[in-house]
Amino acid sequence: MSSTTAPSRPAAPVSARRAQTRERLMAAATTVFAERGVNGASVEEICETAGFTRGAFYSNFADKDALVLALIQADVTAQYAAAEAALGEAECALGAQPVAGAVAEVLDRLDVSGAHTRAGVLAQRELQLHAARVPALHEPYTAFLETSSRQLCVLLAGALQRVGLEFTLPVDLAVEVLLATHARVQTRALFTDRADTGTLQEVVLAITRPLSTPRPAPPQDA
Amino acid sequence: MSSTTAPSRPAAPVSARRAQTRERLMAAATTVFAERGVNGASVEEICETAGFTRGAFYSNFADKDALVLALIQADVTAQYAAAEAALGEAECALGAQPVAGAVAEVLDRLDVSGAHTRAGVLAQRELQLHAARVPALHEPYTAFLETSSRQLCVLLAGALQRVGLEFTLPVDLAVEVLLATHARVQTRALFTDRADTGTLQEVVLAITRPLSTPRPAPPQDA
DNA sequence: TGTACATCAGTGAACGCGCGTTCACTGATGTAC
DNA sequence: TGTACATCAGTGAACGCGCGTTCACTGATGTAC
Repeated sequence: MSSTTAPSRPAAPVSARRAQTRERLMAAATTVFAERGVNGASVEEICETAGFTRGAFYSNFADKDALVLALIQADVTAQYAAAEAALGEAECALGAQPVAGAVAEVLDRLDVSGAHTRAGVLAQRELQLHAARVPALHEPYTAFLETSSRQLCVLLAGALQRVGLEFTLPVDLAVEVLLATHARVQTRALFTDRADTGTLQEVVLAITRPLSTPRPAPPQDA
Repeated sequence: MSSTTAPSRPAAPVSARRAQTRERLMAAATTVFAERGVNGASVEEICETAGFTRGAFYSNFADKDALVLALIQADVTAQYAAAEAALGEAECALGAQPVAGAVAEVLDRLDVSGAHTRAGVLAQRELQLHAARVPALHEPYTAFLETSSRQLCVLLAGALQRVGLEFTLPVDLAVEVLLATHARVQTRALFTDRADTGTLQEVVLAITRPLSTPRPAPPQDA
């Protein structure tokens, strides 16, 4: 584990079997990272967990760094996808349930890849901290954070309005607060393991009010 | 690095020189942990940074785990002390400056031990994640989190009132939101390194309003 | 104040385990005729 | 469909480096007379 950057290969075509092995190794790595941390996890234990030998690992990844990089990229990609999905499904959710619960659900759906489980959260925090230590990963990570914030802005602002509500704060600030609170609730869950479903919903209720202007004026142009 | 728990010794009296060595080793460890992570940091590098040989390390700590434990405990202790101090000084701060800035300053003072620096934040996150992985550390850590939240509740509620303001949310929820936002701002700073001084203050302004009841009725009893 | 000795704090060489990484190999999968 | 061969995917033994930890030691600090 020494290299810091990894130039993207000329894209060799991968067999289905190979892709599956890669995936099993990555899933196993996520589990072991959660338990032992990125640096505390040995290639041996990752392979054992995945049901392979170490040779298989080095047949699929250049080295341990490459695995970590792949995991971070996969994580970011998955979260993008989840944001999209949440954006699609949230419409229904915001109709059927009380608003606070629906918003909480949307936020939960935003962090996928098993971030609902304790191990998932731990693994994600490990990867995030690792990304913070590798300068080359800073830019993609911030880009990801900003994009998902903005997507959530659009989603929530629109959806709330359709239900006849609005934030008592500027939308982007409200989203900032919601994401922050969500993260804090997750962090506390790492230590107490009794789930806190209330706080986030309380915050949603507290920074939300019925629409003051019943229907905003349509845009002038178009 | 193997043991999980460390029974407290019968308290041998330590010389000043010894205490200083211990402190230098711990300070060095914080630096190296920030750079390489808890598991990625070698005893060798910690000692080198502190200007000692490895023998000195094992003369002061049973093993690497003991060092980590000591750092976590020191961190928690320091933060308690900082909360106290913030509580004392904040009174003045809340008089002299615009409120939002003062609150932000109080929050910043809450996380000491160099959490203002990038390395400090990184080290603290590393330690927190490590604590999350060691069950024996869960209870002290939650206790610490809860105590500091409560202290901040008392502090902010009182201080705001004295300035003629109140939160638009229940106090404990407001504190939750502020601490969460503060953490999020710190996290983003790990990736962008251009400081964000505005967000936290905006949130303070957004969830604060002039006192509606000019002077609350004194408690019925006593 | 000066000397003799005891204790303490840190040195640095040594040890051996476990880890990341390599590589010659074998069995499985795919292809050509 | 059956056979011969080529490529691919994963095996598992081997290597050597670096790490955590130990320990016999030395110089510094403190104490008694």
